[in-house]
Amino acid sequence: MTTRRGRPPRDADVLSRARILKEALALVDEEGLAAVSMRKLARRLGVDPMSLYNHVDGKDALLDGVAEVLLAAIPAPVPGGDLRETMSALAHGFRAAMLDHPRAAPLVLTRQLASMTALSPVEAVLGPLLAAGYPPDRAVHGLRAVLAFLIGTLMREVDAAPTFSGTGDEGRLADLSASGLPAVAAAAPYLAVCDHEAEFEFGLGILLDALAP
Amino acid sequence: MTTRRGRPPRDADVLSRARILKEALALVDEEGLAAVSMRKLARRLGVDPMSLYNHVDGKDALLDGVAEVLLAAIPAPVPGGDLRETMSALAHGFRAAMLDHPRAAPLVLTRQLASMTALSPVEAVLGPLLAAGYPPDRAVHGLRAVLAFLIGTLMREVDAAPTFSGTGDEGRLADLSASGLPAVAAAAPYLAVCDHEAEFEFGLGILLDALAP
DNA sequence: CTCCTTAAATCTACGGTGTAGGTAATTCAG
DNA sequence: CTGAATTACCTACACCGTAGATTTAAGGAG
Repeated sequence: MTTRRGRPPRDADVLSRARILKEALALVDEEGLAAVSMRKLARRLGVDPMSLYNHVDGKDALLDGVAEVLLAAIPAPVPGGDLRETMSALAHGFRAAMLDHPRAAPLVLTRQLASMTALSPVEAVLGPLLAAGYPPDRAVHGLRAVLAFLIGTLMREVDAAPTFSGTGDEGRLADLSASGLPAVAAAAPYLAVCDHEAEFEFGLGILLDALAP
Repeated sequence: MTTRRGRPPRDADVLSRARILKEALALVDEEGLAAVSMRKLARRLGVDPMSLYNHVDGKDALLDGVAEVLLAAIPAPVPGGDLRETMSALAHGFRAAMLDHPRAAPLVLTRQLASMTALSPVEAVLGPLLAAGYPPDRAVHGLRAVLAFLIGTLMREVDAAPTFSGTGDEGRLADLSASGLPAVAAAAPYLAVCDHEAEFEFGLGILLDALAP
């Protein structure tokens, strides 16, 4: 174990991992995930594309980094609260963080992250569950069930069509009636409109009722 | 409204939408989603890349098509069964279909599909729910809650690390103990191992208990 | 039959991508 | 000073999705 040798990073350096991740998130917010490229990101930073590789391991690792930035925005719940409140607060915090950056959210929802930032919310849920007397295996099951619901809900919420205009609906509805899907046709008005907020509360309520009554 | 004119597709044509989608699914199964390219797919079919565009609208539409192929593999439930059995059978059928093609499953789980193939399972769930007296809005809420759980669970299940070998675990565990995440450390054995089957049944059970007791 | 419309398959070419490999400048530990 | 380390830049390569034009062949309309 020797001391570090050679040139350390200096303050005058143009780039830093943090600056790159921040600009990448802005790029995703503005133009969407598909529009992200190392070259475009470098252009925005006024820098040669290859310079990014001094701070980031490649495009995939860059996007992992952006995902972690999003995760880090989830507020830690107050430590003393009761079980249900804690889980509910975390779920709402998670949702709010994703909805703040809907176009980047798939990065979090799609990848399984192993970093410490990802583990911190896990700790915040697991702690109260264990303290409430849950056996560890049940606690993990419950945590994963809620997380699965959150991920699934947010995936729909996040890349939903911007607005479901009424135009053309009648034609589609006529198609439905004629297509041998009577239940779909009957519920079509409710299928067409998505009250994300209400559906989030509905599903979360079911799960929390079962886990933390 | 005149009769169709000109050359119709002939049997001797090398390509067909179905053949393309089948080969694309095989390619995804073998090499993963990231490895799919129009050129490689064409090579496998012994055909010029641009020929694919006569049968498919572009790469994105191609992947939509593959997703529909996956969806179409979900068996329709028996029409007479009771509500809980119907929903459970559909959930299990959905899961089985995804696990048959784990590398392609994200295509279904990530995109929101508007095709008829996607609507058919919806009908199969919505019908019994409405018949059981659910008001349409509650029925849609319940359907979406279950679907969200399925999607979230399968996303984790499908791109989980192949096997969580014991090697190196001790080092990571030591890291955890020292990192101020006591609950994570305590539950680490259960976090490390994923009994997907059991967790699927656990979460699905909670939701079905609430919706179809 | 001939003509005309249409679809399948091919070819070329363009602008974009991620990143390997190499170079010059700078800063420090020894 | 010497040498390792780090940043930023540049060039170059292989690959990508697909627009556009061209050739070939199959019917139906006349």
